[in-house]
Amino acid sequence: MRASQFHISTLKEAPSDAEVTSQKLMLRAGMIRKVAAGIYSYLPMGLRSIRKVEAIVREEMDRAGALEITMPLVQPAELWQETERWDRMGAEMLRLKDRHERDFALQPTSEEVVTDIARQELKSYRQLPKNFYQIQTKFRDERRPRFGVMRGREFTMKDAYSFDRSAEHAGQSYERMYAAYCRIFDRIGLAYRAVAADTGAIGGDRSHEFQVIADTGEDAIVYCPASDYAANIELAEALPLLAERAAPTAALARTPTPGKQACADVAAFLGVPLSSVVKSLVVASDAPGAAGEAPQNTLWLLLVRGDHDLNEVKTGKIAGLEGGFRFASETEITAAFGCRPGSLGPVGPHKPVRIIADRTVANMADFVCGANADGFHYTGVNWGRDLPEPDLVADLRNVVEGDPSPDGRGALSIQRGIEVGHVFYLGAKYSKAMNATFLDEDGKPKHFEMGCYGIGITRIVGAAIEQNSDARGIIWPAAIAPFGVVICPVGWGKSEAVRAEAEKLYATLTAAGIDVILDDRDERPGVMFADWELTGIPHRVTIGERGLKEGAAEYQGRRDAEATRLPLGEMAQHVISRSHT
RNA sequence: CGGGGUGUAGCGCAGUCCGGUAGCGCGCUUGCUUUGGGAGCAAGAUGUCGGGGGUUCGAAUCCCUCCACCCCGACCA
Repeated sequence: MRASQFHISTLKEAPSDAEVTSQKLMLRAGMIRKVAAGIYSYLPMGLRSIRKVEAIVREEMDRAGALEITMPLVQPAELWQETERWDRMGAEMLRLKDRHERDFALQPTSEEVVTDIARQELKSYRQLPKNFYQIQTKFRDERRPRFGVMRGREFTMKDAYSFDRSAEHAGQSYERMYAAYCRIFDRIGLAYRAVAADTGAIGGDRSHEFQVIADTGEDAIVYCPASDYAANIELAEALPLLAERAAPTAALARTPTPGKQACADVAAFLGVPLSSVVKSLVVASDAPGAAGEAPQNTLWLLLVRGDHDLNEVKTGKIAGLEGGFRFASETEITAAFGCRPGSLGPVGPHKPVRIIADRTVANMADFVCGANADGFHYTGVNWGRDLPEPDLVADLRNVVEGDPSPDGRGALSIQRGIEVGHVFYLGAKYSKAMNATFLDEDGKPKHFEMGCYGIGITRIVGAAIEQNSDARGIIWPAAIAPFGVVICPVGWGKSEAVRAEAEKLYATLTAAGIDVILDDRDERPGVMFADWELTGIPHRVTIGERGLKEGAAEYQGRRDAEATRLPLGEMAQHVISRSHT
């Protein structure tokens, strides 16, 4: 490609509404342009990276035996009504009507359509297993799109769906996809982790997220450097930090803590470690009342240690809260406990509530908690002596750095991650809802065992930038750079020798299959260097009269601090060998 | 959806309080000079001042209303 024939539109300044690094750099490098909130056009420079990601994904999906199909972007309501997701999906699914007033949705995902295909096409166990995938536009009407392509409303996703005759076979399909995903992210060249993920309403233990490591990631991922344990913090099990409960040594005392509400403030005021304070949180579960009756609101008091945070996913799995819970309103709290949220505790006077203690809290002794009176806390609190044992002991908290690994092998570390892939065992949830069956060997109809597997194509491009950039711009992993090599001739317009050598190198590299762009715009060197550093091209060759006099040119990798001078005759081979590493 | 904010040239912004000929930097066009890290000089082009309505002799500026976008929060395969 010649720069004069391409479309290069770099910006010195990013639009003021761009927030995160990848968004600013993609806009500045002329990869994307915003059309509406969370909706972007991809310019040639951006599309080149997208296409490279797609090509790797497609190759590895094909290698893993998956078959590419395309499903419609606009999908009829009827299919979504079969699984009841037409009602459950809420506003995230963009709905529209055709000219006959029929309901449609823009696909946020495609389980319904693919299951419909399976029930029509797959009649016999002899046709199984099958894995259908597509690389398609998705639309999810996020309440708050942000971070450019990282959380857009319209985005490109590879979604695959496997159909198997049994749970055991489905497990094999799952493993095949897991392995394919590892190959994909290895090839793309990003630092990533596969982590165990929450399985939500479907349950089971087969769900993994592929997380690209980046400090700006929205997810917290937990891993154990001493073992292969890795999980999303939503799921990561927190073991009790106290093996057993110590005997009480302090007397219960009602202590004034004027104006102190947050645990850290109370601990500082009392001169005790934050880890001796118990944090009390009130949540409510709303069960629909009997016909004509008001809903039954049940309050729950959740206890975690002062230096720990509540894990809402774990909380949602507690019997009685699986149907959903919410944080209680201040009005509800005051009515039940007689004080404001900053002074709550399980000891002082309160209406009956279910008390659930985190595993660590359950083994604490001589602890501090609110006294259910504004401005007072209890100190020297002990289970069994000052209050009954909790109604339930459960894992309620997020793990923190240094916690023991659930597999008993070392201490946990935490990193931020960007979710770019997800493999998920679905079981027969959709095949049952849509009555999708095949005839098994015994001649009886059975529901397909399914799995679904997503990769956020556009998000990978953003995540690559979040993980790899510097003050000058993007630093692409070679596999997904818009171009592999750029040739910058200094004095293109006036030096025949420079032109000739640049053309020669361009021809040699092109013939070697290198994705090279020749900057024949006759720009000043500063402009060229700034543009290509911003654009993040991995390898740059500079050819100018100055070097040519001595038969030399310069090579500079995008991460190199300085250029390296090389004899002209060696340059092509140097670039080719670098391009293949 | 709740709270806050911003809409002025392709991009970044000033002007709005206090109504009176629409500005600056970058980018773009043309010419000359320059040529190894975002060149200099000169001459240009580009605006429904987010839309609609109102007040006024006169509105980017004041009032009403709608819209878009951004931030914070809650939500989430």
